[in-house]
Amino acid sequence: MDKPKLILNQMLDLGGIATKNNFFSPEAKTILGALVHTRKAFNELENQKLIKPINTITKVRNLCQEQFFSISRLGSQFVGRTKEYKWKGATKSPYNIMHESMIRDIALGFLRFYHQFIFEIQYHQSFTNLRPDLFIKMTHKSTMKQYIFLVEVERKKTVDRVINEKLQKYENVLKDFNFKRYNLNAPVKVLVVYANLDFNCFWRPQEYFNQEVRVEIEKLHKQLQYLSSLVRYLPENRYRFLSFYNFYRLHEPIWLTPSGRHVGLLDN
DNA sequence: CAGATATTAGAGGACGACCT
DNA sequence: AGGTCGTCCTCTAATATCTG
Repeated sequence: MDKPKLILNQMLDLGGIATKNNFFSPEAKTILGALVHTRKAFNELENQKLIKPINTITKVRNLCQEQFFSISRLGSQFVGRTKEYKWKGATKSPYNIMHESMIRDIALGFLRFYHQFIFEIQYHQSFTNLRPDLFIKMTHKSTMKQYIFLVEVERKKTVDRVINEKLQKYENVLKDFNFKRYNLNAPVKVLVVYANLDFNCFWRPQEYFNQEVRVEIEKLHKQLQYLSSLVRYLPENRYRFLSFYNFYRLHEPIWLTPSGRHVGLLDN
């Protein structure tokens, strides 16, 4: 699939909106290289009216990072997925750019690393009083094996109380949850992706060598260790934790379990 | 005017068609 | 099979433009 079509398809999978920064090239050596081709592709798509910028209420500083684009009706026709086009001309800026951007980073990570799966991704799915940021159901193309992930992207000052309460809420609901009633007929895992307020979630891996960034990564790493020490009472097979800076390699065995093991997403 | 961000030109790699 | 050529694609480096 050529690059513009791939971007359109993935953008639809991401709920119809994304930034250029979300679509950076992981293999590039520098941040400039990581974005140059994406810029070109986005500009072409915009010229052909296949995507359009979303008007923002306040002026954005860095266009690549903060300017969201939405796929157009024409764009969804172009890839033959008209039915999935939901962004009915709404041009309001996403309320929380950073959070929206992080969620797309995680979702796109799934799409990029698990080619052998068919995805169903929902952004506003709710189960009783649980509203995960991201609902991901993936089905293996040949074995038909299914996995379900409820993803919480948490950007909070400290890990302890807020996360603890949030997870407590999850566990209260899930401990005697009727999974079948909500069509959750596959193993369900809750993924918690944590960042603090100091970590600039627009940073790409190509910038991680900067001293400034390394300091923040180290802080995040320590905080996740601390978080890990607080969640040991949770069921081992239901929860997985990750620091946000690892978003670009979420297919590796880097997810922490409540007992502190490192596992891959599809492992138990 | 300086620093940040965007565009452009061209190097170089990947891949496939075709020939020997 | 192995070699070569051509095309396409993505990256880096240089240059241009924007912004405060």
